[in-house]
Amino acid sequence: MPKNCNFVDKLREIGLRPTKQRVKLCELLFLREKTFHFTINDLVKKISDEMNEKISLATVYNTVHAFQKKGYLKEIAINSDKTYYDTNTSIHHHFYDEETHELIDCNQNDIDSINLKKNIPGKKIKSVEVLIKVASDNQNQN
Amino acid sequence: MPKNCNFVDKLREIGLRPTKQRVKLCELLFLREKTFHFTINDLVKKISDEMNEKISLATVYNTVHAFQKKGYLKEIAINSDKTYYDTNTSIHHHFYDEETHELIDCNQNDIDSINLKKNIPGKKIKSVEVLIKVASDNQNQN
DNA sequence: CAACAGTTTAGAATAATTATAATGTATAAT
DNA sequence: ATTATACATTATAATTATTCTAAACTGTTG
Ligand SMILES: [Mn+2]
Ligand SMILES: [Mn+2]
Ligand SMILES: [Zn+2]
Ligand SMILES: [Zn+2]
Repeated sequence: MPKNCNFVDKLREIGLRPTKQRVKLCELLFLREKTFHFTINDLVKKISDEMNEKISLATVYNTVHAFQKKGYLKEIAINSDKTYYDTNTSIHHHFYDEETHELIDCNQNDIDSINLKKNIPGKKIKSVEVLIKVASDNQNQN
Repeated sequence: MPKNCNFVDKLREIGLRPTKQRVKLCELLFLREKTFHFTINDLVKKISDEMNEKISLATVYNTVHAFQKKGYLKEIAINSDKTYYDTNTSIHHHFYDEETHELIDCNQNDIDSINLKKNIPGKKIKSVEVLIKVASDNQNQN
């Protein structure tokens, strides 16, 4: 979702009614310099803290799912406790800080291209993504 | 956990009492040629289907967690719906079949070594793992 | 054989997510 | 503009995976 765009028009364009909840969420999610990685809870918290809004939990779920379906959010699997979402919907890699539980993008060009020597017969590769877990030196790996 | 080992002795050795539930689970998990990737539910199902046993769900969770803590099982993050476990506890890569939801190991030597050009200041790299999503050609990527 | 700590278990509790169904709103049709 | 309709929001209930609890049970030690 382009940062410099009219969310009302953009939403209509992609077939979603521009409700005030959706526009608010667009502003929160897409009006950013950098990629935003978040959980539903992060989002609900930001809505009440940063903006002074109240959007019901169900709507936050609905909207995130709608944006994901339209290709403007991507689900990132880090662990099974919570679902992480990413405003960077391209195939890319991540650093995951085991201490702060923070995700940081690592783009294709931050890694030498990955060359697979193995493949699965009859199957096509849909994505190749790297997860780099990091922590302070004095940290036992999970 | 070595395939050719006395699980009773082995369990005692690592500080876990060799209960019949734990020994049964060892047989189910570690008496295998190949790496085993599973969810708790897979395991519960196999216990009642393949073996004719009944181990309570709480015990399955307890035991899997105990084995994980001792370093004989590893948690694999694929999606946030279910937790996957792996009898291959080394740092390694995976193919994930989006259709069958099956995990297949891809060892270090199936991939050219990964060279990171980016790093996080003050943080140490704990692991670098690749997830390769695959599907039949006629499949829309998730 | 005690005695004790560790273990299993059914069931309750929790937490994330999804479903439901009533109310509200954007938009299309009149 | 008014009305009709499909789409959205919402509170709340339901579901699902997982963890907790506390009582009964079992392996180990002396
Ligand atoms: Mn977990
Ligand atoms: Mn999911
Ligand atoms: Zn990202
Ligand atoms: Zn594996």
